[in-house]
Amino acid sequence: MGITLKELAASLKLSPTTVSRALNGYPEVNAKTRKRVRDAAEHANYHPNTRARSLATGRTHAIGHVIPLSASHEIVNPVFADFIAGAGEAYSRADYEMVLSMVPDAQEEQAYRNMIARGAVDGLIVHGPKLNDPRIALLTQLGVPFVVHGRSSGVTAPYSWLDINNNRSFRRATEFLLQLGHRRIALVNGLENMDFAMRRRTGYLQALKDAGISADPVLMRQAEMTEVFGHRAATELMRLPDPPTAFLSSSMLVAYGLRRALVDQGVRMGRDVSVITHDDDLSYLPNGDGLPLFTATRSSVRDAGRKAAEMLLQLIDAPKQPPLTCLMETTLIVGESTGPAPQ
Amino acid sequence: MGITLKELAASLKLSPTTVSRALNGYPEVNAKTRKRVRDAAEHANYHPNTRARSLATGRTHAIGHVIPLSASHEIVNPVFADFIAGAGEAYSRADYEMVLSMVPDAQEEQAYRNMIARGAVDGLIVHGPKLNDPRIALLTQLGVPFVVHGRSSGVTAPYSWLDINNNRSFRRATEFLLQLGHRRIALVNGLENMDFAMRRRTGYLQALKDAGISADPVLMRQAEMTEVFGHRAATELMRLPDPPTAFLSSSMLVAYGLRRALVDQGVRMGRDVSVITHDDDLSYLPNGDGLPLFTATRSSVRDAGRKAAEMLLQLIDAPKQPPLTCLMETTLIVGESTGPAPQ
DNA sequence: CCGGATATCCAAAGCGTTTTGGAAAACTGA
DNA sequence: TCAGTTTTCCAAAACGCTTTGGATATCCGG
Repeated sequence: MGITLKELAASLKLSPTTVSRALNGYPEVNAKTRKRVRDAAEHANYHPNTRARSLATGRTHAIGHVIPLSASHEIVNPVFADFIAGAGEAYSRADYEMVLSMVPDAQEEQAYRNMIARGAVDGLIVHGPKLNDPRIALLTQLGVPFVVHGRSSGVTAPYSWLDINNNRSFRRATEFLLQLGHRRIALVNGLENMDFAMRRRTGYLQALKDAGISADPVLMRQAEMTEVFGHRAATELMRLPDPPTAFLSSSMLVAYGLRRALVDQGVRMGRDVSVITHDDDLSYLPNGDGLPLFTATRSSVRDAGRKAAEMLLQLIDAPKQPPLTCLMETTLIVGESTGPAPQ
Repeated sequence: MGITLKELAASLKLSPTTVSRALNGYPEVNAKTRKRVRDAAEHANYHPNTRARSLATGRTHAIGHVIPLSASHEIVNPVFADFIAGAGEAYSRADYEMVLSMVPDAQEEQAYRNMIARGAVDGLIVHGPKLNDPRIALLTQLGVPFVVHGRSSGVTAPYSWLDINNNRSFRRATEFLLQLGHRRIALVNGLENMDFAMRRRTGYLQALKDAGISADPVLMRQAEMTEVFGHRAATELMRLPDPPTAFLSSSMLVAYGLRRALVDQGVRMGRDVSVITHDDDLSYLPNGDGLPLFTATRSSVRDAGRKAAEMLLQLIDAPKQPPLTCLMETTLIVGESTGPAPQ
């Protein structure tokens, strides 16, 4: 396709060595020739062939993302688009490329093994960690730099991760509702084999316990986080003899569903029933226009992607350093969906 | 990382040539040795180094996706996750990998040029074509196989694309509403510099014209397709002295917003006001549980991704063939959001 | 048993880079 | 001026694979 180094060198009447060094900023080349080379390269739109370069250097300048497709329904987690967008920023700044592979849970391990055995990537981002996730052990054993988006309860050996404080986040949200006088608070959660969902649940339970309220299993639901699930959960819960006065939701989409169900039941949100949702601050799911629609625990997943990528690049540059970790706090944003518990 | 061909060959007391041929299915190798080689490769988890291979063959076995970030708000189009998931299926079946790059509109051309000059990919998928999109000319000129997801009105030279019949889709939806007696139909569209949005508008206008109804500019809105936009649009439109009795929406999220606004206004959807939305059949945005919530023009964007990928692979295998095109019809699904126009 | 076809293997070149280990030229200071 | 640096360049090897062009061994019919 493009012009090759050898050709460029020939056209300049220089050796490939010199041209390579000139372009890569090595000192042993005259400032004047360097400029000459750079100009010529620019003019010919020369870009070194990635494959050849990585073969020579042993570094691929590529990061792998393996996105799990939820086994049951093959649902793509909608947060991943924004996460990727954030990570992509960091990569393009550092001149890395991103290779993506979406695989059903079952083939995940093979996907990782392949990527690494084929020398396709310098590092990996692990998405959607579950409790006790086996991928972490696999990757540490294989000795590849990686960063987990989230954590995996049960894995004791240290590893690099970036996560939001799901526990504290949902504890605070629950406390907020308790302070408003709510006593029956429902938790409409993601699948609790996912680590984040488990932590949110724990935070919720802790807050209840601290307030001396015993948790009611009937008020806790978990499923794939869709609008339809939110609607179904709220519909069922509101039909209980002793329905909740407040809901805690794990995603904006679920919260949409809650709201619709509440409307269906003729209940007014923020007055009769309160809702707090987690808000990943997705670009295409803004929480309201000016004032936030929902009271929410917010944390930008796009920022998370950017940060995780930066951590990984750092890890790749200095392979022997201990694991990096980053715990981000969410901000509790008060919107129109919460109010004092009805008497 | 992994074991190399030379090492594998040495351990088998064979030449690299023979091992390579054995694994790649060339005929000039004894069936018995082939089996021996294959077993050994399996056992050692040997995978040929992608970079080296592509350097030797000149084929990268990688497809590039350049996802535009909407310049104004850096919004990631939510359909892209599912599209990618579909494409990913096709790629992994064919042993291709997917390299992704998300760039703001302004740097897009450079992103394409770089990918190609660096020999990073064998082909490209073009996302989010605009009217008269310059990328198409660029890529044809560069001579790289590519498939456009969507089309670009104004580009006359032939190129490969896969699209849904946006025009007919919205024409039918409009006709459906007209048959129900609606006369004031609002169009809540995506940004109309996007090709798909323009075609939908055209379809809508044609149906109105065929029915002898003059279009009212006030009833046509366009913006980034978010829930908030849907809400704002419907709120404003319903406050008109002569409000619409039906809405046509370009995405599920927008439709969510419409519904919320209608509820706010105390209007009942499917009874007082009808809504038809386009439904990309996103995995995380199912349109209702059993019965569809919204009457919708549905077309799975995941299928589109799979199909587009297959087309591209075909194009790569036989480079000199004429462009491929694929026009998919949407299905009009009747849900609970439409009904006869109120008298 | 022998010349020619066929089956089976291998050495070496090449893909486009980077990098090692000099060589030649230009510059030092005494 | 001249030995010793320093600057500036280059030839060649290497990365891990595929592929070309044989070489050797085995088989065949007559």
